[in-house]
Amino acid sequence: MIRLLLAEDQSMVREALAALLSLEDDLDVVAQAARGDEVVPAAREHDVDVALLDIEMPGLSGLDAAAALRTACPGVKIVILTTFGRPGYLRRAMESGADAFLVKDAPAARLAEAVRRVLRGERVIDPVLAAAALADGASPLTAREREVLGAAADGVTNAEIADALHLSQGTVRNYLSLAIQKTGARNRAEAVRTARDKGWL
Amino acid sequence: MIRLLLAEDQSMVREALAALLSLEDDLDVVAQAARGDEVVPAAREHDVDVALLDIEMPGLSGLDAAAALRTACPGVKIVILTTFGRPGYLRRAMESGADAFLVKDAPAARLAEAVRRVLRGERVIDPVLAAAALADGASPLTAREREVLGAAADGVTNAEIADALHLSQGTVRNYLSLAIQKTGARNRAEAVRTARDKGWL
DNA sequence: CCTCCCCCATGACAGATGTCACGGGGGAGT
DNA sequence: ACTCCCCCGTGACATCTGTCATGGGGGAGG
Repeated sequence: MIRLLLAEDQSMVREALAALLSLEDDLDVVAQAARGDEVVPAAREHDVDVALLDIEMPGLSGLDAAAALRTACPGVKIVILTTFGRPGYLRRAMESGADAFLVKDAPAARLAEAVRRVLRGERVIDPVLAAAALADGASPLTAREREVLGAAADGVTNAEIADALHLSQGTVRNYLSLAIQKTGARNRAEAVRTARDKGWL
Repeated sequence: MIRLLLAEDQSMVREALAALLSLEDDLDVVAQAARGDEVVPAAREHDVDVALLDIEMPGLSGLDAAAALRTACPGVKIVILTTFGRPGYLRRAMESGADAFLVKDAPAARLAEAVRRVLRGERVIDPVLAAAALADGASPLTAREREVLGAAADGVTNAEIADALHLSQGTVRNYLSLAIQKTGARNRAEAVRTARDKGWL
């Protein structure tokens, strides 16, 4: 019997996935978590074989939870389950030591299949996403550029960014200009969007 | 036996919810839809009693699908199921003729309970959300203002909005200026954000 | 040592954005 | 008929944003 940990913040979705997985004869959901920081304690307590982690969770993101779990419980296999198939998410998931990466758009049968495959030592990754992740390459943004771009979301003004990061407004504009060029965007808003999509933030 | 239609774009979530609902003895998921525009045809074909509709769907939003279903099949009860508990969503759901409004954060048991209650003629609404919806009041935006503001997301330029809506750039700026004032924002980006939060888009 | 890159800043400039005043046209309600 | 309100447009203006040139300081590596 395969022992599963299921981490997902929306309880309706979490319980629904638990119901789905329980239909499989060889799977058993022995622990659930609604927050990222509950993952490691729950895994320790219930001695799980595989952890299914959503990315968007309060407390700690699924990616950070994966990294923490990898060091705390090296034997536990990790399956990342996410709404957004962003190449950067995939890259960071692999860097965090995940064994599988699934998007919620995929048919439900893939889930149980992925659990069994990671236990056989395989890695499960959507080939289309893998190609996109490799094609995008690593982030071209420097640390400061990323910081400034990240602070530029949702109509925050230059003066506010400058104030928050203790920079002059001119410097903020320079960094934003560079970030816009590197992302191939025409605005700060577009730059934020594509940087997020590629996982550069 | 209660016959259900389940509309949700993420197939893993959709199938998981179907598995969850099938655990109930008196419920039967007889139809599924992955797009908003599949809802009415599916409801017609399978003679359903209750439709569970996600809001964020391609093709047609769950709210628009609810309105279409209300006129096409007046006897079908409608349950809106959504990730975001925005007051404006609730208001528009009620205006579209929904019988219940649930957020995915709620425990899974609420779902089956809501289905049975709407069939008894009851309405199912989170009281906290209802209060927030009433407190916010109706949208102060006119139709055009809403349209222009909606097109202004993610760094779209004035010229592009004007082109898409067949307006002059000056008119676009005027509408955006009004929308910014009415939302209490300082930018188009902030205006889009708060309008979305309040469900005015 | 020299070179490269990153960090931070300033100044100048073009273009985009936000605000205001003003006007014409049309529908709805009184 | 009169009054609102919405629609759409123009012109003018101040401010914000994005780009470019330029330069000083500092760490890493050949």
